[in-house]
Amino acid sequence: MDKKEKVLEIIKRLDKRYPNVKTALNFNSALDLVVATILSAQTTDINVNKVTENLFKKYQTADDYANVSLTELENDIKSINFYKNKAKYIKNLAKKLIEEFNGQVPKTMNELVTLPGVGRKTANIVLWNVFGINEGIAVDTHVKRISKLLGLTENTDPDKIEQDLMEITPRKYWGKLSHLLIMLGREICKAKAPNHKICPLSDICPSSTT
DNA sequence: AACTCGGGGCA
DNA sequence: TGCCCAGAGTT
Repeated sequence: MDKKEKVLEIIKRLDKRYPNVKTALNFNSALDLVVATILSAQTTDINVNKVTENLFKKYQTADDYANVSLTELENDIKSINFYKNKAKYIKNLAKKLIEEFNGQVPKTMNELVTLPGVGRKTANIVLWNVFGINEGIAVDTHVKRISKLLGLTENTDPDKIEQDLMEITPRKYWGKLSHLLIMLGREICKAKAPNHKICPLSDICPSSTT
């Protein structure tokens, strides 16, 4: 089974395990998801969803974020890690949306990654979950780890991993694949204790002994 | 390529 | 108490 066949088999099995997979971050708009994804860096989606439940009621437009003081925004996300950095990102991002994008979240990778705090991972999450666009593959720590375990890539640089995955995966599955791997990473293929016994991929996984 | 930001959850 | 966690920017 070459890598292209392997990816299709992985998608087929995980799709059955996680039907209609999508981000676990709660959002009502593109702006919500941009903010939620920035907040999610190096933390858990559970922590983020706790904060955004109230945050998204208070801040509904780019203007809402731009018009509040940095200290107040920091306070509103204080339970999140790196909250000072993230508050700065969000405020600068809101300004840029207003100045250059008419207050709206852009729909292309090239534009999204110019926003403060938004890298390819965040951009891919937003593009796929909000607009249904497959422009790349979101590579987070889960995707990074599992892609190597499965032998789909040998690289460690997220951008190279994304390139590798894009080459062996049909474009229509780009967004879905990353989310399937993220779900697998959260529930089964955990960083510390991968549970091979309940993993639907154990028989085709080089890292499983079973 | 390595370093920094960092509070909350859970064992 | 100690360790880990849906990244991105800077040096």
